[in-house]
Amino acid sequence: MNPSIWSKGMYSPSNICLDGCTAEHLSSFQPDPLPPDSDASGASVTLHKDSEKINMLPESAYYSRGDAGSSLICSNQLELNPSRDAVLLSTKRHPSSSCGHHDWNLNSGHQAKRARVENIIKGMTGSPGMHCTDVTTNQHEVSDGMQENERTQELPLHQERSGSGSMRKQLESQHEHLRQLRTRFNHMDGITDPTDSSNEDKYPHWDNSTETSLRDACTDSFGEFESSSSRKYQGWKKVKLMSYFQSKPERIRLMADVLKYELSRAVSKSVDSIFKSMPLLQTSPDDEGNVESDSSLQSSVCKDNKVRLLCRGTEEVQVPDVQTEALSLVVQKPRLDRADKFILQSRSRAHRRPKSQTPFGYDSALSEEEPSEKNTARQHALRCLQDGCSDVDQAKYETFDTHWNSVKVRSKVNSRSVRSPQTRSVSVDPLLLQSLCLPHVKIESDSLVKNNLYMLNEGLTTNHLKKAKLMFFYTRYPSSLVLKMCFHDVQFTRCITSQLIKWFSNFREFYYIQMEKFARHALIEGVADVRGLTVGRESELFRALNMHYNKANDFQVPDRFLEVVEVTLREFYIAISVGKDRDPSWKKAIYKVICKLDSDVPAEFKSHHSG
DNA sequence: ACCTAACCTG
DNA sequence: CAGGTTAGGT
Repeated sequence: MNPSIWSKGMYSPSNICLDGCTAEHLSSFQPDPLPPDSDASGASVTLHKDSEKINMLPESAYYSRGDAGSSLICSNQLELNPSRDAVLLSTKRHPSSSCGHHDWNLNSGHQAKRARVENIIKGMTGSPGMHCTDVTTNQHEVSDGMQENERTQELPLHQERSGSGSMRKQLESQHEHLRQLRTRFNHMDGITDPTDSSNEDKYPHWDNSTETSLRDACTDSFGEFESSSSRKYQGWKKVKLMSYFQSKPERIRLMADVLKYELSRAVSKSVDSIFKSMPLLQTSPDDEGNVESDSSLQSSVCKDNKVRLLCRGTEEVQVPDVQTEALSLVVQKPRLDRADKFILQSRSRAHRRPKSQTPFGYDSALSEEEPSEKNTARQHALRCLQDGCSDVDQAKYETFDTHWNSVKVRSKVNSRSVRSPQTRSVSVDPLLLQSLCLPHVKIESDSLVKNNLYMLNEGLTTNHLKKAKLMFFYTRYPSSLVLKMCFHDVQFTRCITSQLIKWFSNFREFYYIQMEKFARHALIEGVADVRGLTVGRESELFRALNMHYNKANDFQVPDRFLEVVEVTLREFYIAISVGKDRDPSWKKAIYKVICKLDSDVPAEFKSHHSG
């Protein structure tokens, strides 16, 4: 063959397809260029585009979802409307709307207060089933008629159950906080937007600052938010939102910042108090009375998808001076990590056994440690970062360098046999686990089991993998009998068998991909005759294969393999040249040919020699 | 139903 | 290389 054909750099993956795909094809898929936007500054442009986008959406997109957004609206409106707006609500609310809580006795101030706080929580958590506006207005009717000192005595439903005095204090301070919030917004929002008046007749007044806050907090979930309300209300809200933002961006921003800050604190405290009143939801004892308790609680709250809207929105707040508070709602890593770390440490220690303990006699015979791995120290460092090795472990690294070379595995190939007597960090019977043959990926929720299975589920090591790769030089389609003979040192379970079969399947996959690639290149390079296609040890094709199956290059590849490769390459070349590759299953015929070219695996692979 | 190979994806 | 999926064979 012409060696230049296989020289590096001549081929690139999928170039055939790309050759047929001209620049015209590609350009036809490019999006239309954006029109030159001379007015590219400021929020007005953004808002304009947003409004366009919103208006372009089909109406079904708005209203097909559930009620999460509406309850959110309720709660915010409920809590944050200045009393001025509440007065409007009390006189001009929708007469026909209804909310699912018919049996609330609104004449009872106490129950109304309870409902109010409960509604806050429900609104924050976006719980479905809250159909909205009227409840909020009714509650405003009641609550805004109260004196401020009465507000401080409010007790939510969950708090009443617990009957704790400290919680009562918490809640009192919380409501005091909210009261201050109202006061501040009354002060800031002294000017009424003229666009409001036209809509107030028809719809309950939606406080601008509330809407601002919602917009910032819910941008990510805007579609959800949008889809939740009634049509008319929705249309009104959109118009109002847009006009407001276009008119007073600076003030909006300022108010939004303050509102985000206050809202974060209020929500944080509210959720905190609720969760503290429910013992089952409390985190571990070391969190109690701790500064972390807030974040832990928020974490558990945010994990609940009911409040994802809230959590996400808070994450996106980008106001430096209030970031500290906003972060209290950011999802934190679950404490599961700690358990993982512990187990991984155990696993690391378990690996460090004397080299003489290497479980399989094969190891020392066919697999010297790969000399190409000069950067094992760095890899180890990286691994330790992941697995949680201690500094002492790092210091001892050199001692175990050799061993690490044999056990460090990129994925889930196990470093030890399940029958190894050195198993120390095992809290579950390895044989039991093996007999269960559980796919470890299926039980990721249990980190303990998962990590143990990582160690134990299969008795195949990297050295077995190396051996299998070398076997591939002889047999591409090994029978299960051959596999059992060659891997007699592992206990053959269904898992082991499948694993080995999968290995060879992957080997074949790589093999045939290379064949197709080089065959296509030969065609491109104008190789006119299959007789021009030969494969020698210097050819790029062989190098690629050898690099894959015999990376250490410490194994003399049999000539027979070169012949098989050559046959395979020619098969691909012919098939492609006559256009068989248009058939989806055109490779099957080739597979059929190649599977007959398997050789016997040498006895060295089958015997249990130890060197 | 079970196994296996091929294919696709990460 | 592993996981998942699909198709085909028994």
